[in-house]
Amino acid sequence: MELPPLIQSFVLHFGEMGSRWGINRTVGQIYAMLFVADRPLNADDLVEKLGMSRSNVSMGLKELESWRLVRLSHLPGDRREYFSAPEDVWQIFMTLADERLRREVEPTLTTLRDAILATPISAEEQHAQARMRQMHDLIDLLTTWFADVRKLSPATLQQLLKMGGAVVRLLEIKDKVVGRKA
Amino acid sequence: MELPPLIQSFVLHFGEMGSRWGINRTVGQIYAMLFVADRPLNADDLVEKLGMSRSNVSMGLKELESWRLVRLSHLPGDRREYFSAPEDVWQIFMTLADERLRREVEPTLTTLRDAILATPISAEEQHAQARMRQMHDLIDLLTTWFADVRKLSPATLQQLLKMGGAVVRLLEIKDKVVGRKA
DNA sequence: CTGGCATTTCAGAAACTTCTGAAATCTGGC
DNA sequence: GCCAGATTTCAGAAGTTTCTGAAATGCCAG
Repeated sequence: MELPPLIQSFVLHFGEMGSRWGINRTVGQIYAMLFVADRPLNADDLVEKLGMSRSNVSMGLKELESWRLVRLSHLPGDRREYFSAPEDVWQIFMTLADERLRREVEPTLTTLRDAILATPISAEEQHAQARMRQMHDLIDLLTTWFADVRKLSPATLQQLLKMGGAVVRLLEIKDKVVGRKA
Repeated sequence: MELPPLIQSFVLHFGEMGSRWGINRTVGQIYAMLFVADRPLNADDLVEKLGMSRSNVSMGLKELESWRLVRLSHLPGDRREYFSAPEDVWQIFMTLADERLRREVEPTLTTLRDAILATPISAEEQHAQARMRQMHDLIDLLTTWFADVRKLSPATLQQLLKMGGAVVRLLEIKDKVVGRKA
């Protein structure tokens, strides 16, 4: 790997982070490289820059495609495929969140719902079911919230996030105006 | 493993999910078991319920302790340690989020900040640095927001989440009243 | 201080994942 | 339809993680 030190440390860091998640080290490195690159890269560019085998790069790119995290493009007069990360970091974040929800959260919600619908035989099962309901309700609340704010424009969302906990004051004011108890 | 089917499928599901994250399968199973159990369990209970070796349970419990996800207790006249998951699912969620931030997000922010402070030599590095700044700002916004709403009581937070994107309407109203443009 | 139970550590075995080079397949231009 | 270059697949090697039983350690009660 012959990269500018600044890029190298970023790439290596994402390799490590990737392997801490389910994603493997080389996939992390490939994405980090595409993310900082100032132009789309082809598979051979990645082989050269990251010093891994051609086939490894191929598999890594397929994995990233399955996450919908890369854009494909072509250069005129060049048959090779060129890969890049989306320009907009918000878009990357949202895609990542969507995929993780789909792969990790939704199956869990399904398992929980199935369990909640079953008829408990023992007191032990009854308690387990109550616990699963608590977990279900929490996850459901969080995902519903996310699906909802996900529709907002990045600008609006950003404004909202910047406010942080201060939105609560607005709620209090509203409740006062409407005449409910805070 | 001799568990009621309802509990068994939950435990197995969390085993699989665990291994999809960095957490390993047995750690996931142990936590799922503790979560649904109607009383604190000791290591031997877990060995029996989950059918894994004593030493494996011991390591799994240590791992969970390092995540601050288990409570320890004792029974009168029994020297063994008993483990349980906190009652409150919000608390579990917050602990999980805190630990993941500490282990995964903070090191990344540090790497990004260091890279942003360096002096870029080439145009390539300059572009990479700009990209890293975008990523940094996004992560920073999200974590700052989280740290802020994290302080709210679960009840307030719940109210806020239930509103979802509707809080934006409040913002618009406020902006109108204050006399700014929406 | 000691005996006995509880827990942790550890080294190696088993299982799993990642990585590679070589072969197979695909694809567009002639 | 064939060639050349591009990409994917694959089987096995290398590397990593997980899991275990056995031994070591810790710790309380008497």
